Amino acid sequence: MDTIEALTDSLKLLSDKTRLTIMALLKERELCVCDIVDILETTQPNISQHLRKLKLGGLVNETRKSQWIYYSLNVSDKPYLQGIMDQLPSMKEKLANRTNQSCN
Amino acid sequence: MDTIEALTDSLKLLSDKTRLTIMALLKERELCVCDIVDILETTQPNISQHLRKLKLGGLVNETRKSQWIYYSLNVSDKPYLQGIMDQLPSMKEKLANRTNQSCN
DNA sequence: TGATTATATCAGCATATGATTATATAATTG
DNA sequence: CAATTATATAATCATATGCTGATATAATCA
Repeated sequence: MDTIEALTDSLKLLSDKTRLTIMALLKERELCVCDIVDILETTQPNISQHLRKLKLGGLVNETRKSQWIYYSLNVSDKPYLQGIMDQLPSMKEKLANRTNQSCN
Repeated sequence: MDTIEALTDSLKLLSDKTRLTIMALLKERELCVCDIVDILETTQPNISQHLRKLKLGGLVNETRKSQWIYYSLNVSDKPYLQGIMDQLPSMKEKLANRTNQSCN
């Protein structure tokens, strides 16, 4: 696949509000699926499917820790995305103001 | 509009193969619509509509020069896109190997 | 082992998006 | 002014995409 097509594939992954917000959240720290569901106030299948796309696109890693699956950023080998990652706003507040801390 | 939504809007514009190729072409030099139609071998309305989106998104400028409308990059004020713009492959060959030079 | 919790997958739906054909507008030129 | 060339817009269609509800899988724990 040529460079431009590969680039559009990466950019497609980032050009969705939910996925880009997930990337912003993971910039703070690794999170499990239920963390993200809780913070973004959407359904679990929705987040699961977005995470699958990000994983297939090589933008995130997953690690199982007993019953939880933690996702983390995997962008260090994509320097051309650095500018975008840097532009993402801080999600510290979102991570702090959790209502449902059931998931940890 | 919040930062993330603004960012996704920019990224949506770049996450289409035709539009990203147009951006790569314009990185070489400004071009008129018929240049781009000729190089990308698609229809004129198709290119026109992509250019309109890029213009509305503030990624390109247009200038009329008598009957031709020239488009040029307008990304210097978006440093977070620099990494992507740098990643675009050279289009020098595409610009040189024009079959139909009717449009100039 | 049965219940619970965390996550993934599937099917369906509604909307968004890119491409095409047809048509309109605008500038140029004979 | 009529014909031509360059570009834009509109209508339509097919496909892609995101979200939801239902269900499956996997791990934990009583």
